[in-house]
Amino acid sequence: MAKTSALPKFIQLSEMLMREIAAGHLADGSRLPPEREMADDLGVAVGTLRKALADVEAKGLLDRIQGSGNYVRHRPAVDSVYAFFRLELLKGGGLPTAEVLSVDRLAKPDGFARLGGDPQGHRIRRLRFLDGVLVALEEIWLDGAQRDVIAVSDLSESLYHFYRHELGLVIAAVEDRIGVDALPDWTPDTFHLPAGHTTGHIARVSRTAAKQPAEFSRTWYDAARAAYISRMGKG
Amino acid sequence: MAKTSALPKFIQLSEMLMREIAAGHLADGSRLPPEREMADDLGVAVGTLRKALADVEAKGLLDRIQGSGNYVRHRPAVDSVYAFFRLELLKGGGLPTAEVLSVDRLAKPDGFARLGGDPQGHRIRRLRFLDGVLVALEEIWLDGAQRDVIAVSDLSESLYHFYRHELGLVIAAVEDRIGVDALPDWTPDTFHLPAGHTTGHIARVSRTAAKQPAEFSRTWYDAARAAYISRMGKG
DNA sequence: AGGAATTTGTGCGTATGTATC
DNA sequence: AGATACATACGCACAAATTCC
Repeated sequence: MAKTSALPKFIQLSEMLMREIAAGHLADGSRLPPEREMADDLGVAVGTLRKALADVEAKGLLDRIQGSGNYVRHRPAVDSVYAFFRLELLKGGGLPTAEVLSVDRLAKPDGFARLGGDPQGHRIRRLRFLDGVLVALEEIWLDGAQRDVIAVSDLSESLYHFYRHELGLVIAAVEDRIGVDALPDWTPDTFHLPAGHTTGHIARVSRTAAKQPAEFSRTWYDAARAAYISRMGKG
Repeated sequence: MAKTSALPKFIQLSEMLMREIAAGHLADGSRLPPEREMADDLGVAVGTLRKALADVEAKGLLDRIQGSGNYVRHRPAVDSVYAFFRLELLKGGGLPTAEVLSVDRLAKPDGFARLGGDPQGHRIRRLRFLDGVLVALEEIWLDGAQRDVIAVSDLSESLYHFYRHELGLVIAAVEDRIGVDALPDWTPDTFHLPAGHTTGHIARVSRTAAKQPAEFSRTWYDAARAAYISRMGKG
């Protein structure tokens, strides 16, 4: 079987952890389980988990205290913006911010069928900044069946919080399509860039958010762990 | 024998490597030996060395390229200021800068005898900044026999370059004395702080630079390795 | 107060994957 | 295509800091 080379485990882990934190599943200041226990549950080595935790700490979303534990640290200014951070991870640092340009209910493009049953979807277009520098045009599709109307003002907070509190959904994974032909109609012209911005050196990123009902009856990371393991094929 | 708890090995290693780079022993773009070989020579595990190398890369002084090698990257703006960086390491990030306040030839204080044969020494006093914020008062003593007169203008460049090119010396290690009573005469008054600066929350750091003749006939890191191993007690 | 238990930090060695030459 | 070299991952042992009894 063809073995598609995925991202390193420790990055997948850190992304998952940051998603969980950004989504608000962990109260500010709450403590994570011991590293060995977590590593055991997730089916990875302690060292791998530790590398992921170090990443999360570097992003300022976690306090690691020797002899005590790993404590979640909510940072509103960042938290509201860390919805999609893979791009940020690739750049290695910088303060990410986002600006919602438009939200439209449209017929889904071809190839987006598996997203949901509804032939229509909500198309969210955002500008992504790192340290104030425009680095990406972002397009996200939500299944149309979730809601009839979404306004830009609905998305003033974190996209994750919107998913969580308004739609009752939790993001379990993110699928990237990066490239010029990710979406044929996606040009700077149709994107209506604010004056002063050009698209030189800017990647065009199309994202499809796979989703999953929010059912958390056990420990906070059980659902995330299940999704992770099913994706990884059991460590 | 009393076992003084030293800094972690990987930090000692990264400091040594950064000293070597800052001292100009490696040409810009030159490649380090393979990691296994270096780790073997230094008597440490590959993982430990890799952690140190990652630190140096994070400081921007090294490019690590998979399948190719570790390449030295001179960054003048930083390089001229990384002479003493332990304080910077403790703060974890930030752009360090320094400002030389004074250079005086004085009789050495008690306890500095082992520094050299001369009863007199050059006292260098600097202000250390991180991201423009004053974080330390620094005092460095050089043996008086090395030179008769040192002017502030001589130190406009990196202290390491001064040691290397003007005195023919190489810094092999740094001894720290941190505390209020490190030097009895060291008060904000006698230090002549520029207006607007106070000493609140500022550590007073006294440093004595142990030195070693510059003889490099073998590979670039042989001397540094010897000093490191003799200090560590053979890995 | 103090010692044991808990939990993270450091260090080592090894095997395997992946990019470069 | 083979060799070289860095990246990832695993597991273990011990140290250091904290917490708890």
